[in-house]
Amino acid sequence: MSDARDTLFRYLTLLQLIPRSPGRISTPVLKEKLAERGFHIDTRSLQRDLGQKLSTQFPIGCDDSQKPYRWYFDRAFQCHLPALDVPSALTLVLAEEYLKGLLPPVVVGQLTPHFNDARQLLDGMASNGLSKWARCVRAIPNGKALIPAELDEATWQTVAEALLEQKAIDVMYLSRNSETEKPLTLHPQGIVSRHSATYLLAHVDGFEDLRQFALHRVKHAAFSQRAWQARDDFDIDRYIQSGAFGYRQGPDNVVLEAEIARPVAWLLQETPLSEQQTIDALPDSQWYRLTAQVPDDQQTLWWLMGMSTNVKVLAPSAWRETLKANAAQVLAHYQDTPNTCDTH
Amino acid sequence: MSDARDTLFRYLTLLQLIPRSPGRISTPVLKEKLAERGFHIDTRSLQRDLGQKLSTQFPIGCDDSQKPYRWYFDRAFQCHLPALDVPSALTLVLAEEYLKGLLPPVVVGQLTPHFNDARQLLDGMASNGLSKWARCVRAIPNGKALIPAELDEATWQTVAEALLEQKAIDVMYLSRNSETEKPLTLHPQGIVSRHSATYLLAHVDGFEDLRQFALHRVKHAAFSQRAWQARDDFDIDRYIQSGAFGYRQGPDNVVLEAEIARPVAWLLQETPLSEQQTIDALPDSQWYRLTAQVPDDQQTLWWLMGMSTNVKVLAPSAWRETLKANAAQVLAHYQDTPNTCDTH
DNA sequence: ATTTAATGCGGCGTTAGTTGTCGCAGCACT
DNA sequence: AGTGCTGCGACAACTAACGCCGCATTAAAT
Repeated sequence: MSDARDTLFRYLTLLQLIPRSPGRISTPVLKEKLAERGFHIDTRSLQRDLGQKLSTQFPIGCDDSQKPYRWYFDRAFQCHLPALDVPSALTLVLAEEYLKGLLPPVVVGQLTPHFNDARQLLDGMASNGLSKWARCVRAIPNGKALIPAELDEATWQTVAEALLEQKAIDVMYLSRNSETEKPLTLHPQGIVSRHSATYLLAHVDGFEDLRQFALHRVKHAAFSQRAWQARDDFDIDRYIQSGAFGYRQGPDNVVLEAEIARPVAWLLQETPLSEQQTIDALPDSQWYRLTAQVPDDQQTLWWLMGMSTNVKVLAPSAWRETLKANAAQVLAHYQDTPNTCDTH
Repeated sequence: MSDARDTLFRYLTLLQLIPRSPGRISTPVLKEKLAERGFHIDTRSLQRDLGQKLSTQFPIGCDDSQKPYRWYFDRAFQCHLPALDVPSALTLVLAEEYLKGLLPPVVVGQLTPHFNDARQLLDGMASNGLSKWARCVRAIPNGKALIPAELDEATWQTVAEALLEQKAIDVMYLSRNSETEKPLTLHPQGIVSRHSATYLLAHVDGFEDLRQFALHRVKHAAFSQRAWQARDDFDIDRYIQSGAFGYRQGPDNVVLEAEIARPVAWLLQETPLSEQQTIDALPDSQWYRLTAQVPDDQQTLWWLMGMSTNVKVLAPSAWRETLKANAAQVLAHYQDTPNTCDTH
């Protein structure tokens, strides 16, 4: 890439260097970055490129309130280089529907231009007038969709950058217990997005232990002066499996054996519980016998609970007992008169 | 866009017209499409653009086995015009983790270049050598992740295009009951992606009733000669809510009243069940009183079941009864000796 | 207040690249 | 063999890009 002397390519590089609207970049910085990439051009040329060529053809703005002008892309603009094809666009639309229930609005918002691009493509396809695609595509999430916790756009940007560029941050944090915001200096080690809430794993400056910080309770994040402190021993998977998010998990898989009703059998035949899974019809009934290797985790147990009467767990016995005890306790809750305990 | 005579812009348009690798486009077609967009150039120029300019700077291939050469983009290439920023890249990584458990691999595969682009950006950031971002970002899905049903890439492409461009398709369909593949002509009306499986809503040629077709049981989809038949009365939301996917739903919201344990209270304070929700502490206990307007659907009921002993539903009474009956039935399943019915 | 350095911008001549045209060659089809 | 399509090399005319210069404006420094 030393002397890639091609105007087209230089323009492309230039366009890639201009950030989307909250961001800005000044002309001298652009010149420098271009030089880094092998484009040694006169400042005047760069000015002409920006002011006359690019800004007429692209939604590029210029902040000329201060003298080294600052350039930025329109917030909504997105351009994919091999243009999106129809199946990809449809996938993006589906993805958006799913993600809206899973990630905080601000985080999904980061991808809005992409989704808009997809929608635009689909809109433009409607040869016969009104576009109907929006009325024929739906994503149904798996579980109950809780409303994702709101978080601040600036916070997300700062935290994301801090984590990946290994910087410490100063935040105002509203802890769960107290009502007051406390200033903290954090050393980010990881981010966990657990269905509808997003957590930062970090340790507080001066302390050793790792803690979770709900991002929506973080106010005013900013890069800190303090140097970022690593934790070499940190393993995010181990951390999660240790039960930090209520998902404790045994180290090994277990063999689940159960009798399942026909609708469940059909479901699992199409979308199996695991790679190792067998389903056999039981004689003289609408029931099936399921054997599957599954992880020993909370998720699976919850799924079994949700299946309620459609699944009878035989093994592992621990789960069987848990389900039984749960059912007994739930029943007890709802039982007004303790004596009306019905069995089969 | 009539006489947008700018080389740069023409190149850009050209690049957008070249499809990703499974697709191809021939030189004369390109010339025509360029003309449509206001670029009236000589064939020779186009040939030069492709063969000398673009293909040296971009991963563009040329299939010269037949005479009108056919051009295509490298499968893996992706270029976002305002380049991805760090927060967006992180969002993409999170999105990928979620979507892998929700959409069939082939569908997610449509977006692979995007995700790769994001990963590449993050990889390139690691100033201090090895990139660690992969070890510090996780998405924990809400429910149990079943293994998404596999489906054929060509099938997805055909079905997606047929749906959106309103074409009928000929398929070989392996129905759930029979073991044999049957040829069908379908008129696609919608696509529903329900957690791990994806369904096409269509009516069979010659019939009036709408049916669901699991995409992973569709083999050999191809555009049909037959003209596509619309169904004006089709409303996908109404269709889903009518219970077609096991998610029957009452037309109105209901008011859920329940007593919830403290962890649930915390969870719901951060990621509410609905916009209208109040949580009040109950005196003399670790319990809280929840009131929320929620949809009257299966999802919510399942969620309540999963909460098991941590939630005691007070209203609506129908749910209360359902939960109670369920618990009783589950308990009955697990009860070896009917007499050991324990209550509080 | 004056100086100084940095930035933007118009203009100009040189240079380099782009474009259409022509002719030729290979290929498929008739 | 003929015809039409496509790709490619070459050439000349044209156009655009580039660096340089000078000047105006602005902000910081003296």
